[in-house]
Amino acid sequence: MSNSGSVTIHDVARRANVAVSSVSRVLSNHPDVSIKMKTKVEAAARELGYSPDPVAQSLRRGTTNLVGLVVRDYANPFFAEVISGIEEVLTEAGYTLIVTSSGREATQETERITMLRQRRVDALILATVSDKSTSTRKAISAFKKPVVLLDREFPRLSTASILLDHASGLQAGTTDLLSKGHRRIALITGTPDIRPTRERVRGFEQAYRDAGIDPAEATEIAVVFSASFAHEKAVELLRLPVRRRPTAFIAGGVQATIGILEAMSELGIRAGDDVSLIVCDDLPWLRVMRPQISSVSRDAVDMGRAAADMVLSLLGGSTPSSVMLPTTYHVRETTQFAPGSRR
Amino acid sequence: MSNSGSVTIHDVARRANVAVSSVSRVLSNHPDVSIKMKTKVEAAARELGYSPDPVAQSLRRGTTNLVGLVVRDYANPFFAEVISGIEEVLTEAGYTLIVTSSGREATQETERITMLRQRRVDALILATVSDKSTSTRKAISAFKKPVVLLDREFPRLSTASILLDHASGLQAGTTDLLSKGHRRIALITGTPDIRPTRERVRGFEQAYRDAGIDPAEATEIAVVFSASFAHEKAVELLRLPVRRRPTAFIAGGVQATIGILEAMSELGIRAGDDVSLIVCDDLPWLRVMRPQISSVSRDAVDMGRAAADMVLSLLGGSTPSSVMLPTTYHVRETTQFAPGSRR
DNA sequence: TACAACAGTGCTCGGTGCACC
DNA sequence: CGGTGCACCGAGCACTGTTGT
Repeated sequence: MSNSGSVTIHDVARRANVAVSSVSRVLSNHPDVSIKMKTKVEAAARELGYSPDPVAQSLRRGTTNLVGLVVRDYANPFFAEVISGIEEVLTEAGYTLIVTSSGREATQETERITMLRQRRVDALILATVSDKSTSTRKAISAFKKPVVLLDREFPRLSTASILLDHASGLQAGTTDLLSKGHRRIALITGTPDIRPTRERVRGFEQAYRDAGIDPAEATEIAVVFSASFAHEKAVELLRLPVRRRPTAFIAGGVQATIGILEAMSELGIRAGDDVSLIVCDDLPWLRVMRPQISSVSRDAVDMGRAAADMVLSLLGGSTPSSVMLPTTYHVRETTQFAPGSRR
Repeated sequence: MSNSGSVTIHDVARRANVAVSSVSRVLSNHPDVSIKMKTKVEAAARELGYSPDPVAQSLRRGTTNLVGLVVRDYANPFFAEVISGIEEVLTEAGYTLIVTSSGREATQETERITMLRQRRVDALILATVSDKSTSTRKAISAFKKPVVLLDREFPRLSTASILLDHASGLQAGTTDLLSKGHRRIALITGTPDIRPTRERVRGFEQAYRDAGIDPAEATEIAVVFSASFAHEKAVELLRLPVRRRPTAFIAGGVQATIGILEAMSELGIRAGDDVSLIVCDDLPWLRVMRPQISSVSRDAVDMGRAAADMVLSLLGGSTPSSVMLPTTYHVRETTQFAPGSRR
């Protein structure tokens, strides 16, 4: 006895006084079934509350209708929204989502991917710890079914990916700062091991080049790759003598945002008045901040939907491709003219 | 290069020149196996890279090693932390987590629970839309396996639950406000259809009684059950004539917190100076706020762990029980003496 | 005879555990 | 005691046999 009170296809057949194979044919929409048979079987199934056992179906068909997701950790509220987008689309299509986190460790990440492969999930959606890890690369290529990457790129791997155009957004923001006279702009961001960081830096530097300024010369502080130490780093930078201190900050991520804001309030520095600020991601709680903070935003739920759509299309037989989603620069109150700059 | 996923127990048996059932016994640590057999089979399994198929195991055993979670929505960062706690414990125990959201609709919620039952998940963890819904109640009782509720109570249903002691925390906070001379305290919170709200109100009112004050008489504004309209409500209250305006606010939930803070900054009212404020949940971004906001906090990750532990213990045969987790009132800078009150 | 519509059989998926040697 | 054969779990599917028109 496996499931107490679970009704099988045999029970339905007995109830309807037909053969098991007939029930199977009705339920799988086989062409050679009379209307009479169809209604009879469907009635019996309904009366008994029958639903096919997904486990048995999986064993037979080799598919599970499960999709696995591996994120770095759930701390980032961004992923909560991505998950909600993914889950929305998958549920509607009859798929179910399994979530797992890697705890930002490549070894755990490969374990999780392997686990999901053994569980025979039909597809994988990944926001990997790094897109340079060889162990992750191996784990991905060992997974023979569809894989969709969230803002990651593993060259020469046949995966699809949902990419965000961080570069444009950051370029727009940086250009705005430069046009307002800022020259010492500190970009505090996470690890360059993942694409979002690299793209942000690229957009940042592109803005300098477009303005005819060499980023290496014009800024004393360019890029700081540190998320967990964003706070310490921001304090350090804000304590520099005024003539060397950055006149503007750009936070590339949630941790950087919190770190910078914390440093500013500790040192009694108001964003916008004393130092300009642009953050990435329009988080709900930013609305309560005054002055209102300029941001480069993206639609996380939409990204999740796009990833799930991609999964479904790959399962439908499409070949892997990339989708690029936009980011938008919102000018608010924290991008002001640099001190001493003519307005 | 042979597909390591498609290696079956038969392949191992053939490789080791033994019967399939012998392989099964070795791998499931049956006592009656010779050392010779054990080493031979294990060697063959290792050489072929064999790992048992969970789908086939599920069909035979009637268990899936899957645990389902249904939350109201992922928007609440609180749940992200809960999930991380659940996932951490379950993964270590060899279980896998399926997440689903009800979108705050009871009909969808029952659909999700039914879906998870059909998927043959071994246990359910639920943060239901309401704990008064009869359709949800039915869906839960139709699920014959372990169910753990997250801060919900369905009387006369044999479910376990992880409860938070919101009442004590809120009572402590309210008592602090009362002792500082506040009499018009506005508690803005979510729907009373779920336990957290009811417990918060209970703690709130208990503090009044303990102080010998009738809450109905002493406060013009007692409880506002509105989360999505927290902002509008806060604006409305803050615009009242000073003699009728609340001198303190308590936000019972994330949405209420954001709504109140937004209203305050719009109207140029500083928390702490003009109006005292206590919020629920110590969210990471509250750290960046100045003045620092007093809060009633709880450990979300710990709650997740407790829920997962409970699931494991129920699967181990324990009878359902309730676990109560504490909340703590943190006095910070936004609980000041009421205006006109002697200090 | 031809054919549609079904019944019935038997093997498959991969693994488990009992009866039996 | 150590090891093997075999009947399951629930559904899918191909194939043969049977019925009625």
